[in-house]
Amino acid sequence: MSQKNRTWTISDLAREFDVSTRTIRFYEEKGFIHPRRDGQRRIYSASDRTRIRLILRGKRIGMSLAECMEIIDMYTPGDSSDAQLTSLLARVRERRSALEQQRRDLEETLHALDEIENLCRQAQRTQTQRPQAPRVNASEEIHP
Amino acid sequence: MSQKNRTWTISDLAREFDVSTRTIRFYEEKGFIHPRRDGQRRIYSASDRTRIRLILRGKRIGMSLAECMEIIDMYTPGDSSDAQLTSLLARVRERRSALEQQRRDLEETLHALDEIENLCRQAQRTQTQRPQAPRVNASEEIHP
DNA sequence: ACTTACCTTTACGTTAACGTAAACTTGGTC
DNA sequence: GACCAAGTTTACGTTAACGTAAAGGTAAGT
Repeated sequence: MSQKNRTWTISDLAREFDVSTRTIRFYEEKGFIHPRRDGQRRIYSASDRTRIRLILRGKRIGMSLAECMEIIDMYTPGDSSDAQLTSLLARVRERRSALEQQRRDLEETLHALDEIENLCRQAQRTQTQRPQAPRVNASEEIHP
Repeated sequence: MSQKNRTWTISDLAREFDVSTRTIRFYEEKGFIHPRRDGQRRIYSASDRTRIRLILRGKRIGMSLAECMEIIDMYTPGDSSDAQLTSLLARVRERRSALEQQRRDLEETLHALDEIENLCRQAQRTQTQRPQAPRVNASEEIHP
């Protein structure tokens, strides 16, 4: 369970996640985390740390901070009414289908990289050996 | 092959891709596309259209316009020297590993949504039926 | 000739997500 | 007690990616 009661300083977390301390303070300023204080120094709990991790994961897949927080807040449907739960489930489904679209786009982009790599290797052969090697066909012409 | 010589107006493409005409002009302003003119009206070719499609696909997976263009430009290594081709291949590999990290983050986020959906359904049961249902365990506590 | 529907250029405005600088406090150490 | 590293607050600056308004051109339909 990785020490439930461990705490971190701001530069501990900044180093761990490779972000600036400004970034971490900014997330607090926006109300995304709520570290307690020792005097005026900030003390971060495991919960704060997890939230930062989730935010940064969201950012890596291109979500805005607001979208990250929307998902993180979904984790605590504790005192929701039935109507609220139903609309929450709807939002979950929306997000899921957006993410699935993103997965398709991601796979396509990875295939594009494959194609580019082939174009490169072919160009290398065309240069070192004799001209006119067989042409690899790029999915569509995009040459300006 | 979808009519190699077909052309489109700016609002054709704006409708098709669900963006504003301003957005399309902005991409031209930045040098990402180069529609020709009929008088002063812009005429878009299949190549322009493909580039817009690739840009928007890139944006959906969270890439900046600069990153989108980096990949699109990789598609035309026509007159590259051997050194350029080698560095291009290096950049391809960098991008690929970034995209693979993104794929992992995306899968994790999708699993998070599964978890949230379970929390919701459990909360719904707890409300309509008798109290104390078995607890689903969220991966880590993030409750403020 | 007038309206309607598109198109154009120019230019200033906006938002998110921090960066950066200034000026100050605090706990330890030489 | 001077100094240093690490922390703090406050506030202004920056960049990307368009939005939005102003002012106008053009071709087709009535």
